[in-house]
Amino acid sequence: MNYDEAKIKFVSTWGSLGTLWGINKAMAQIQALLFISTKPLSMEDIMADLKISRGNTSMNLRQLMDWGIVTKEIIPGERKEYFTTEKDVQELARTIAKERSRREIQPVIKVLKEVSSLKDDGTEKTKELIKQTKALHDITENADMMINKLVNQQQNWITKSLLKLIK
Amino acid sequence: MNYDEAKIKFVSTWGSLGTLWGINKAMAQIQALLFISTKPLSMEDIMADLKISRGNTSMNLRQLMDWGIVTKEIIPGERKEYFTTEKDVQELARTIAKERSRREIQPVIKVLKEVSSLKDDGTEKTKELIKQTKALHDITENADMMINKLVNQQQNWITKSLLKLIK
DNA sequence: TTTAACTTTCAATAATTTTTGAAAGTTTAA
DNA sequence: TTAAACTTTCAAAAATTATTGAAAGTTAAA
Repeated sequence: MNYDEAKIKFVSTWGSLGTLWGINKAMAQIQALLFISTKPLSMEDIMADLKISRGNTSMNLRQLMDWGIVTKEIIPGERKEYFTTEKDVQELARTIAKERSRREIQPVIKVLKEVSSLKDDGTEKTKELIKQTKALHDITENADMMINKLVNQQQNWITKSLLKLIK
Repeated sequence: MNYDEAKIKFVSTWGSLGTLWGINKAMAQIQALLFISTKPLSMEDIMADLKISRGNTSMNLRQLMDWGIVTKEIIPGERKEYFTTEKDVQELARTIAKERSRREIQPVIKVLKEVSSLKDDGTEKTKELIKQTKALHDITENADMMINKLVNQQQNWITKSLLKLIK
């Protein structure tokens, strides 16, 4: 496997993983490309490399910026805009976890809380709905908290000690 | 909010969350429906409740069974097949985590390992590709292990002590 | 057996999501 | 200013994914 093959394999695999987890392929691939690039890339660079249109590139770069994992880089003397992604994998994970929590998990937790606060009318089906959504609420909130906490630590020491603890 | 409103809210919210995370809406909704049902449901029941076709119901039930979170229930004297989902939220989380890991994360870890084993030809871009995919490999493998470990414990004591530890 | 009750399959259709590309918008150098 | 270089927007098209429904398949009671 040479460099180009490896690069293509990585970028396309990352794109497929994205798709599987509800993230648009182009968005995942652009991020992957920036992640292994040694220098900031322009829109032209990205379009050429991934063979996608200008519009697609522009829209997905914007989304990545909204997520806080890509930033515009101004290169002095250059007219074009250049882009970079967070290079520290730990920080990247932190940001993604935080954003998915805020956008997707928190609203669900809110609904689960509402539903599980339904007044108990004494029927079995109501009792079951309350019980099960409460259980879901608790585990979701718990998992969300834990992921955010974990991802906020410096893995170095914490990972090792945690892994030891729960092994 | 009465029972029916609460039920609809829960089932449709769960469906939307599924979609956001790459799970087909009908599949998520069927699981949600079974999760709050006080008794096993037949295909007819599910079709009527979610207003979806027989084919759709059949295919998604099969997928849920493949995932190991729904099981066929044979009711003596009844010709129809009935279905139930795992009711214990802890066990449910364990199964889902295990399956997503096996189907989606492990293959990606394998590719990351391959790509990061690319022979260093001394160029900067190759060094960067190796470095970054190695970092991604390590964090992905680590996160995958941790989630599986965590989800395999009895939350009771472990959650509390872990939360205390990392707070 | 036969037949009725039920489930699965799958080609066709519908719905949704992604992508394109060209026009409109913006910025900066001259 | 003007105009060239560049970016954004968005309606239309393409691609993908989900859903339907009827025919084929299966099972079990009579």
